[in-house]
Amino acid sequence: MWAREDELESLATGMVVAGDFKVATDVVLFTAREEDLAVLLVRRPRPPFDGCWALPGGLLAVDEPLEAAARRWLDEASGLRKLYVEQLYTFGRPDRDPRGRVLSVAHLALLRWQSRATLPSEAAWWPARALPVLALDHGEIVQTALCRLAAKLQYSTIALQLMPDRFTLSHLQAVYEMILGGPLDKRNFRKRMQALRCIEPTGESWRGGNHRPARLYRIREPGCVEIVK
Amino acid sequence: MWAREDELESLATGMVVAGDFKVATDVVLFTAREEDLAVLLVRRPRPPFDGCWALPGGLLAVDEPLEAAARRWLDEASGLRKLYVEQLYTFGRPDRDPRGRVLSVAHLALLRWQSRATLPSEAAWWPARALPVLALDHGEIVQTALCRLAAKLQYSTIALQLMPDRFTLSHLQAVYEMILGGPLDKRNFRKRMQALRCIEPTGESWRGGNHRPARLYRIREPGCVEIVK
DNA sequence: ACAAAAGTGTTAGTGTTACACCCATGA
DNA sequence: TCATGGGTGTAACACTAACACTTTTGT
Repeated sequence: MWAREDELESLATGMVVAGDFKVATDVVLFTAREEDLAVLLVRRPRPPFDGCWALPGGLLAVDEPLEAAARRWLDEASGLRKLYVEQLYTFGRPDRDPRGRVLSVAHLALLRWQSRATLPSEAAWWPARALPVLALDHGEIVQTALCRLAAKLQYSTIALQLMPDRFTLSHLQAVYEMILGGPLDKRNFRKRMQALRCIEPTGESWRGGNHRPARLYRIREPGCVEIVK
Repeated sequence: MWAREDELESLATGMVVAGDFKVATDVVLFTAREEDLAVLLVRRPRPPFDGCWALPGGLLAVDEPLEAAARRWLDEASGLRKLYVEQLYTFGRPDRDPRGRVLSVAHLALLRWQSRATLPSEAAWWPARALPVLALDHGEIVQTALCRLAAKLQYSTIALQLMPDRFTLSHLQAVYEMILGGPLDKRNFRKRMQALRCIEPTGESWRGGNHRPARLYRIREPGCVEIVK
C-alpha cells in the first residue's frame, strides 16, 4: 500500500526513511476535590517504569479516532465515560520512550468529582501540585495541561465542567482558586460570573454549617464550553 | 521490542489491537504579501490526489523530532530554513487518508515575504482566503491555522514574525488587517503597538510615493514571540 | 495646487480592581 | 451571643473605541 517513493520522498536532503510509529493517547484527567485539584494516575503494570506512576493512556488502536482512544483509556482506568475531553498537545521527542518511537497525543479531560466511580486498585487521585515522579515525559504533559486549563479559565466557561449539577458561588470560586493557585476577590468574582450569564440560580439553597445558607446555581447550557469576552 | 501484552493492553473493553501508524507533519506556512495573506501549497506528485494542491509536508522519519520534520518539509518545498514554527493540532480521523491510517501533526509557520526564495515548480503561494480545493483534510487544517493565527494576534507579538527587518507602522497595520480580515483604527493601532514596547523606531524613514515619508521601525527582540496583556 | 499617505490627542464609555460591612444560621 | 461563611455596592483607575485634521512629500 505504501509505495517505495513514499518512504523515500525526501531525496533533496539525503536518505530519509519514514518510520512506522506507535501512537499513544495519554490523558490528564483533572477533578476538583473539596480542598484541591487532583489528577488521575495509574501504576504502570509493566516495564519500562514498572510500578511507576503514570498518566492513564495507552496505544491507539488501528481504526480508532484519537479522542475515542483517550476516552477508552479513561474508562478503563476509572470506569468513567461522560467527561469533557479535548486534545492538548502531541509529544514526540524521539527518545521519550525507551522502548522505541512512540508519539503521545495528550488530552486534557475534566471530571465532576461528585460523579466519580470507585477506582481500580492500580489507579489513584493525586494532588495536581504535589505529584510523584512520573514515567516517561508525563510530568511535562501534566504541566502543559495545568497551563492550558488556567489559561482557559480566563476566556471560557470550561471550569463549569468540574462542577456538580447544583453548586454555590463560593464553591465555584474555590475551584477557580485551586486552578489558578491564588485567592480571588469575592465580590468581583460574583460580578463576573453573573455578567457571563452562563449559570442561573435554582431558587434552592444549601445549608452548609453554622452560617447563612447559600444559594444554589446550575449551568445554563450543560455540556457546552463557551468562549467568552 | 513490543510485548504481546502491550499490543493487547485493553482487555476490559474487548480485543483492541494497537496499530502501527504512519505519521506526517504538514505545515501551514503563511506569509504577508503586499496585498494579502498567502499560504504555500504544493502539487502532490503522486496518488492519492495526484496533481491536487496540498500543504507541504510528508512522512516523519524514524528518529526525527516533530518540529524538525516540519522544517525539513518546508525547506524542501520552499528552500527556506529560518522560520517561525509552532505545533498546531494533530489530525487523526481514521479515514482521513485513503492509503491507510496516517496521523498528521500539523504545524503553523510564518515567513517574512522579503526573505522568500524562488520556489520549485511544484510549489506556489495562494491567497489564504481563496484557496483551491485541497487534498485530504488539508482545507480543515488551514482553517484551524487561520483561527489560531488570528487569536494569537490578540495576546502575543506573533505578527512581527511576518515583518521584514525594517517596516512602517502602516505596513504592520496592513498585516494585522489581512489576518483579521477587517480594518483597524489607525490611531488606536499605533497607540497599542507603542504600549507593547516590542518595536522601536530606527530613526530612518522611507519614501514610498507622492506623500510624506514614513518612519521605519524594527523589532526590539527579533525571533522572540512574547505573550502580552 | 493638488493628491496621497503619514502622523497626531481627546473624550466617552466600558471593564477592572480594591475594599468593608451586614445577614442568616447552628451551636 | 458568638462563630461562621453568605451576600452585597461604590469609587478610582485603566483600557478601549470613536473620531478629524495637519504634515510632508511628489507630480
